[in-house]
Amino acid sequence: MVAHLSKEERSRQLLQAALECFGTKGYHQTQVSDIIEKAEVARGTFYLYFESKREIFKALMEELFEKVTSQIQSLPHDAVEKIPSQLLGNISRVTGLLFGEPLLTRLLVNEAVGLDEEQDAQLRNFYNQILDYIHRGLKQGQDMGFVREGNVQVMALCLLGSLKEIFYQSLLGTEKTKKEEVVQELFRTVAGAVIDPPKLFLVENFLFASRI
Amino acid sequence: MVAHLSKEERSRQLLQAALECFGTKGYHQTQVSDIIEKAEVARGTFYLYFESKREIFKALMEELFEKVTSQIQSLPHDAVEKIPSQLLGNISRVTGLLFGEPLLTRLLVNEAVGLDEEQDAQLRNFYNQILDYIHRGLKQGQDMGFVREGNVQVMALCLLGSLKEIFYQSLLGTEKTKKEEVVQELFRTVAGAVIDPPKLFLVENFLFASRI
Amino acid sequence: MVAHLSKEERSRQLLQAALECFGTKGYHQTQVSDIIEKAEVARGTFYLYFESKREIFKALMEELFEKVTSQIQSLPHDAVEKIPSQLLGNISRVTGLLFGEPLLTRLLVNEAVGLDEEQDAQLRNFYNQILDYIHRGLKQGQDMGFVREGNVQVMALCLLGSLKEIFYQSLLGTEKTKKEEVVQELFRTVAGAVIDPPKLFLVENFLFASRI
Amino acid sequence: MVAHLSKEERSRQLLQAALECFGTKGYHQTQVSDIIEKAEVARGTFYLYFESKREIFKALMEELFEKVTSQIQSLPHDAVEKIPSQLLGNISRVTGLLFGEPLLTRLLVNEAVGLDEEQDAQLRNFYNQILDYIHRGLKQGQDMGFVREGNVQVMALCLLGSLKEIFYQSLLGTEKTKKEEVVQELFRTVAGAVIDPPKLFLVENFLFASRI
DNA sequence: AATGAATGAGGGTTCATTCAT
DNA sequence: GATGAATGAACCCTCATTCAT
Repeated sequence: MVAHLSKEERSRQLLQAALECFGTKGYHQTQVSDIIEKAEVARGTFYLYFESKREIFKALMEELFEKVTSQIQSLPHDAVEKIPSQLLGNISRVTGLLFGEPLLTRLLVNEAVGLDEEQDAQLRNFYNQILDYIHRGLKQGQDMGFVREGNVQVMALCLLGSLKEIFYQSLLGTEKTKKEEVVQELFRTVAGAVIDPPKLFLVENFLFASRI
Repeated sequence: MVAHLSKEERSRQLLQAALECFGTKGYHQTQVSDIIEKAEVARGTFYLYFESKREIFKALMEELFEKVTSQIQSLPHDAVEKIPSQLLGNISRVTGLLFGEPLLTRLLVNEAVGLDEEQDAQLRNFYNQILDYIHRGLKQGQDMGFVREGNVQVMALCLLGSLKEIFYQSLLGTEKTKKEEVVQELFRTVAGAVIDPPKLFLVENFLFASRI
Repeated sequence: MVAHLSKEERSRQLLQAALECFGTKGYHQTQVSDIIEKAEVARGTFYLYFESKREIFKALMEELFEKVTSQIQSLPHDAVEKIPSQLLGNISRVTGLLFGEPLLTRLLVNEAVGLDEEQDAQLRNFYNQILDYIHRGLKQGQDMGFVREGNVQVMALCLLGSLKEIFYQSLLGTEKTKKEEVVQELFRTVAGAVIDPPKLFLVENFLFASRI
Repeated sequence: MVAHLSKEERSRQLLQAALECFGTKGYHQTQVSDIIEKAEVARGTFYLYFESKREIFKALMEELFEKVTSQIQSLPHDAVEKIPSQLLGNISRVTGLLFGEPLLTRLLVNEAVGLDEEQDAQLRNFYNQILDYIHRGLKQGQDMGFVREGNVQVMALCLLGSLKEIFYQSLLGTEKTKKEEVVQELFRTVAGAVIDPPKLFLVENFLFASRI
């Protein structure tokens, strides 16, 4: 028997336990028994806070989505010169978040996929928001003349895909490269992919200046 | 009851049915019952050909891996000028394959992930082969002086990620863009990301020349 | 939270809530949660007043048994001529009670049955009391010569069964007939069933006289 | 492990086991485990034949309804003189059936009631069919002039109620009276309740003649 | 007297796999 | 080769009851 906790605390405790289980063993390999054992709560208590195993996973995902999107600041509408730093900031923050939470990252790239219709839709929606953000950034860049011509949607997909793959591999442990290096190289690659070649030196200048 | 078939044919029939089920409903949502119903085969027959549900999925994945890797030709070791066409050819063939087999693609990006340890290892291995291929191509390009400097591993990840994302989105049906356009844009983005800027005009020339 | 009530009042409140739940949804479909919600009382409070869900149901049933049996006055031992009015009075009062309390009636005919050994015994006991009352009445009538000959037990069962069915159907809402008509017809049917034919005219006279 | 049976036999076996469990312990006290233990089958086998515990109960009830209604022959439209024997035949057959199957009878009167909405509706429907049969019989009798005047519906309810009560008590074991006696007395009571008094002697004659 | 978070035994259902025919 | 009835471990969820506050 466990001391009575506030609804908030107990919920957190369960979410934390669930995160550890899902993140370590995966959704299907995790049983409700695992979660309640880790949280040291009785079976019934679990269902007092979450309707089902599926539901606690969903809650976890929503929390993650919220965390990620809250790290992203919209690009400035006017000052071209601020865009690179803003972009770098966004990429850096998201990278920092995901590198710092490998379990959540594993959920995102490994477990949230192919679970069921609802989860797939939720995930799609999440990525679409990010795609949209990138898409708008690129469009703006084109208008401002420093993003090269071309199919913005494909560019956006490439950028998102690059990011996802970096995170995926990072959590596989294959890549031990530290965050700073990854962000720098990612930024350069991404810049090369979309920046109008004559303007690329601006990016290089910027990176040089922002180097710590 | 079905007419007696050769081992080979019956196996094909089951694989086909399994592909349709897994590709449509996903691994976990698919029951052995679904597969045998679609294949019009008795329950016991299934286990005559495959040891388990997991095993037929594995067989399917191996087939897919084989198909994809067989489309990739290694880059020429000498002639720099042949590399872009070779690369474009590889990307184009793989894209063609995956665009033509949405079910297999869905398996690859949606179902093969987070299944279990073994599957994750298999998938990791597959992607590592491709990463390796890209990695070597880039390294070669650097030596030959037309790939820009930088962390080749990160570049490779970005390229792979871009490809994966394109396929992922294409199967979501979000992107209706036809294969040719996708390949072209992908190639340009990828080129921009990794080619030494002064050499980029070569790529443009090449794309112009290869346009049908 | 509810203002502090006296033990008596709180108990009543819970019984009332329970009656509404059991009477509407049935015993098994009713959860303790339903009762405490309706009573606007905390979970623990419920168990302060009743030992269990089963116990509050039992209390309700005992109350009902008490109500019903209190409506029944024993037949006069001497004056034959008073018996019909007494009988009609009893039937009329019980009918009035049950028609006026559809929820209790539903409990009696629909939920009290097949619950468990104890409940079945309690119910059997209740009906046996009534059967006994009828049995004695008939016996007396035979002695007095105006109930026909025959197996008094079977007659008694028929009378009880007729009553029960009338109440059962009345609460199903199938029968909209108003109480007075039902009582009259019931009385006549019952009379025909058991009265010595030559004496039947007495009943008719009586009914005619008692008509309002 | 059990020998392979035909679908029909296995289904029968399960129904029989279920009948014994439900009839003895009641619906709620019976677990699926009880049924499969009695039938000596594995858990999964049960669900091969019946979708759920609820469903096998329903099947049992439907079988009972079928059995009962198949015992009832409709009354002759013309020959008045045949009606009593027909009626007595029907009552006798149904009584024989239910006296011979105490478990089914227990299901009918004790368990089928208050289970859930669907079951209640099914039961109501069954009784309505019987009520209808009685109602039509009485109406016909009135037209033919040997059923007394009065509210036919109430009469029908009384008849049905009488029957139900007889069966209910008979299965309680309170009444050890043998079938023949019960039927005779029931018939006489019922006759007295509804037959036009001057015609009653016909019934007595009939009963006398049919006495074995 | 009242609260409501915590408990955990209990029970129904699923579905991959086996095996007698 | 093929069949499909039978298996049973696995697992999720419910809900009456308890108890610390």
